[in-house]
Amino acid sequence: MKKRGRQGSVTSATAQVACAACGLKPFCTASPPGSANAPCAPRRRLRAGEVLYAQGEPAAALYAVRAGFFKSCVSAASGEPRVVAFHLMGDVLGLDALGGAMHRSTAVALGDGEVCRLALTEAERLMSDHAALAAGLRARMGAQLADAGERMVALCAMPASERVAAHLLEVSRRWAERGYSPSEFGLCMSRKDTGSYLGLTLESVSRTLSQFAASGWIALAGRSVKILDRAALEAQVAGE
Amino acid sequence: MKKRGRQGSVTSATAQVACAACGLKPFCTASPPGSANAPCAPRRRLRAGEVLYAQGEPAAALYAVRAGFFKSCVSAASGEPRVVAFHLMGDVLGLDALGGAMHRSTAVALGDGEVCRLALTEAERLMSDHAALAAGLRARMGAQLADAGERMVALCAMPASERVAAHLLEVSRRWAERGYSPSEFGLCMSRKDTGSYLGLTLESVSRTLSQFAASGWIALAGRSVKILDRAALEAQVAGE
DNA sequence: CGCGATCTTGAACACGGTCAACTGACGTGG
DNA sequence: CCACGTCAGTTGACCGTGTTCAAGATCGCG
Repeated sequence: MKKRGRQGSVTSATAQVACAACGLKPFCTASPPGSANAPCAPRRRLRAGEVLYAQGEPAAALYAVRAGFFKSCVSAASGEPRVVAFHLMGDVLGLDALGGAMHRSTAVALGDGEVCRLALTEAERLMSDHAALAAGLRARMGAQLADAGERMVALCAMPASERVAAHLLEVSRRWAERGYSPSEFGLCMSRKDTGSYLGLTLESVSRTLSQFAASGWIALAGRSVKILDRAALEAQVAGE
Repeated sequence: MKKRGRQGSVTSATAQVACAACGLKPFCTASPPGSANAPCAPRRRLRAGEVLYAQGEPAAALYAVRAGFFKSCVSAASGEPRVVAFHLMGDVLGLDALGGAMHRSTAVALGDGEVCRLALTEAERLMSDHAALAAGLRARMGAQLADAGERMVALCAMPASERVAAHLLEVSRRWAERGYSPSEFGLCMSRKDTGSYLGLTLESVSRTLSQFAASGWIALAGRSVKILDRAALEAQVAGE
């Protein structure tokens, strides 16, 4: 569970860019009011499969992904846990706990990864001092809220092929935002997780991906994907 | 489109309790720093079907529902608009626009209604003065974020009967929270809207409701529902 | 009274889930 | 070193659920 061969090229060597686009950067630089160049707060390394926080746990901090790939799950009463989001470096985890006292989802590392931790007490203190920080976090939450709404639409009432195509393009976009190739990247997640996220079974995901490959839209080798015909995927999302 | 007969009994005579449980109340009472009992900011009455704000419009305010019933829709590229949320009085609309400059959903009145308006500039000003207001709004957004995640799970991968049962119980709970009967209430929305919200066709919704009625779980007359066997519905949600 | 919107009900079909067999990669232990 | 178990992924056949298409029912309103 330590070597990941082909996929390694994508998830390694990522640490140095993380801070530039990090969601918690404003907090980080404002943190010690005197020394502006102090590094980010305590970091934590996680092995593949390790949980960062679990649903129901008291919430004590926000986390920014420095390296690696994470998923957020919620387990409904009586039922398999479902994946509700994936997180790449720069993303902020734990926002859904801001209101209540507990985490309402479980965050798990999909590969070896590292996060920066910002204690909630510290976050609250900083925000009451610097209104701009509070506004920034609100903006991030608002965007996440809007995204969630749009994802509901996208995922709940689209045929399997459109969901998978949409997911491929979303992952592509998010890698591109971070400076990686938009056409050749690693999915970093199992077919099972993908299915859970998209509301499909792993068989349907596998079948659909194979079919895309057979049509020449993509080339796939395990979890690494190469987009050959982006226009076809976009047409698929729009419903042919 | 002005009279709604049977349903009127539920949606009328609601104004007087709205302020007590209103999501914007803290802003409202903090608004004029001197006169604490000043009423809520400008109000706006809407007729059934009227849009409060539309997707893509520049966002200028938050709104609290004073009376009536609203829906939030997002229209995906090339596709019917989909309902992503329903709002009863006390709920806050427009939070998804806090980050960006535009509304990312469309809010429509399902019956005649009234909202209180809080300009974003005013909201920002109040929050930078009163950190507690900012924290309160963050809490509300965090909760909404967590709810969205859980709803994704609930709605995307449950059979039709479970979705409809869950929806009935949710509407019941929300009426009850506001002091109305949890067992006899109005749905206030068309079958089409319900289906859009649940990711089903209106036929499936209608069929499922009829089946619940035939089983004796509920009695239904158009859009008004009487819950006869709550335990059966709850069992349905849990998957029998 | 008849028109339109909303809702109900029925029948046939297709999509995706379930079950099952098979493959290949990886790690362990005989 | 190879046999073995495990785990992720692929592929096939069957079947149930919900969609689609279509007809009819009900209600409000001109």
